[in-house]
Amino acid sequence: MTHAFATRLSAHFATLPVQMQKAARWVLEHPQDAALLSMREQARRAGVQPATMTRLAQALGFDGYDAVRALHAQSMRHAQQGLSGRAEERLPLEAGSPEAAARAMLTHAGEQMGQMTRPDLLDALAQAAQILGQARRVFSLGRRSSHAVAWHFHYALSLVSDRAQFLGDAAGSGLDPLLRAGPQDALLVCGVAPYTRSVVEAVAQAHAQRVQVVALTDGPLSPLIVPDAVALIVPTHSASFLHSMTPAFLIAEILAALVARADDPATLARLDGLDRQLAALNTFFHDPKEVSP
Amino acid sequence: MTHAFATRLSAHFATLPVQMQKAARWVLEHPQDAALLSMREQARRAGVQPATMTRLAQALGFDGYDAVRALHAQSMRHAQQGLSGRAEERLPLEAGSPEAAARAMLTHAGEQMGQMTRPDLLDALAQAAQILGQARRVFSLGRRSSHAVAWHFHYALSLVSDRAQFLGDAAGSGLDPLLRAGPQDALLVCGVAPYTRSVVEAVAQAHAQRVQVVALTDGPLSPLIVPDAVALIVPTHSASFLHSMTPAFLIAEILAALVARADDPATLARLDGLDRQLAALNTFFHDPKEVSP
DNA sequence: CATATGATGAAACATATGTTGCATTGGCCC
DNA sequence: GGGCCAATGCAACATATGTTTCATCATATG
Repeated sequence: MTHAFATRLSAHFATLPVQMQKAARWVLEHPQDAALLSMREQARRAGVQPATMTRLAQALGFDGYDAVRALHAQSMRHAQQGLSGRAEERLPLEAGSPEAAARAMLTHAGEQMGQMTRPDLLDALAQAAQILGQARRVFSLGRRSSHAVAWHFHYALSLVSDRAQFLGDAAGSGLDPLLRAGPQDALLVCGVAPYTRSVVEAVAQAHAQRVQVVALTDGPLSPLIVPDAVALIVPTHSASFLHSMTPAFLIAEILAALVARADDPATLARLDGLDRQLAALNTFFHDPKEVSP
Repeated sequence: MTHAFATRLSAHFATLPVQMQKAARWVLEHPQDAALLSMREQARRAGVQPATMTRLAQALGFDGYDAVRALHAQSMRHAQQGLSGRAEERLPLEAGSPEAAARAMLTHAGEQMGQMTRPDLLDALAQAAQILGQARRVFSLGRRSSHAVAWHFHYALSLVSDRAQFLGDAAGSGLDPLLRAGPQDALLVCGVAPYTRSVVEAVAQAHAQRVQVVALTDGPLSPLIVPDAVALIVPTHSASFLHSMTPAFLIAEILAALVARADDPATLARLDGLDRQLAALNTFFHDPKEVSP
């Protein structure tokens, strides 16, 4: 979607008059219509005068609105034939170029996503969601490359529940809350090889205290999978130098959503509305006044 | 193409006059042009009189040629969102079982990955990698749902370079390093709607100090995209209550890999070997002794 | 408060569009 | 070959389109 139009727009948007912003916003949200409909029809749907569309195009440095439409048309063409498969010819990339590498990693990630609809993973997810949903407190733990995953899960859960508690490493005492945990509590731990020792030990400790463990990890033989733990096993193989944590991240996100869903539908709906309202308000304004604190 | 056009055409084609057949054949072979171009332009390209196009449409039972074009336009819309396009409309929001919900979210994520092979994103990635690779210092910044993304990028980069510096919020002074930054430095900032005010302000500040900015965000109008910034725009639509950060996470991971690759191949190779050795050693042992500190 | 600057809406404009009427052509049957 | 009819090309038409102009309005500046 981000062709020259969006680029030029983002450079000028803040300084644009209100009506043009309105028009621009509509165009951004309806790239297909921008390609297929007449300018006047677009103006009608955007709730704007026809002249405004022309002025917008000119303000962005285009000859006229036809140029804008042509741009969207071209983009639509590319998008369609890009998806249908024979897109290789129009990207003559050198092997080893950054673009080629990026493309390879993206493709690889896409394939990994596809592999993750395994039934056992879905089962494990549902099981984990139930455990975490019923727990009195939900601890999250992850270090190094797994830190972001665990933290994100914690953050998502904390939006809808005050049962979430993150086990950081602040002043070396981050794991202390675990000492007071018991069978009513649950621990989501994320870790991949090479496993961080403190994490492995913490999980063992948790297990010893009969804390329910959900392990988001990279293989069935991971040391994080203690007896009775629910294991969420994700691929980590990557084309780059470090393991890909994206699959784990996705699973964490999904798990948080599942837990939240079961947690309190009312809270959830409210948060949903609020969030999207804020988003709608803020997305298209550069004015710092319009952002959330 | 399965529209009504082809159907009606095949029924009448044999009995059609030569000129109309010529026109019809062209339309069949250029469905995209049939949707995007004006009738007269299509007639021109097909080597046919404008009137012939109208007559063809009428001969097939359409009101006029606009109907034919509308048909192709609709088909093009569907094709684009059907293959792997904007999946927003058909999100199975509240699927019944957790398994179904999980599956829906996984599928959705997979489609999003597919969307991200857009040429402009690849370009932006390469551009961003170059900027970050040449910078004296690389700051990373992200709050709330974007925190994990920014942090993960920082962590990955810190594995291969000591130029990485994370702008946390420790004691309210996390942003201070930015005050001493300049044109030689670069900032990777991640943020999605609703944008956190302090982040927006920090980016503005960075830009004022001519720090090179790479913005990983959710739309071309994001306030994080300051002039001269490289914009990495990722989808954030999600089937769950909170925006999906997985695409952003993946891009961050890829970007880190690209930067690292350009940074120092030797260091990279060494780290790679070490990492995999450790992994091989540890993956299959539960013994805590075998894990890294 | 007066003024100037720019945004906005309405209308006018030239042009391109989709369509239709009409003349010409070309082929076919008697 | 003559007469007929569909097919084709051309031109005119009404309309819609993209653009520009101008008057009005809001707002900021002095």
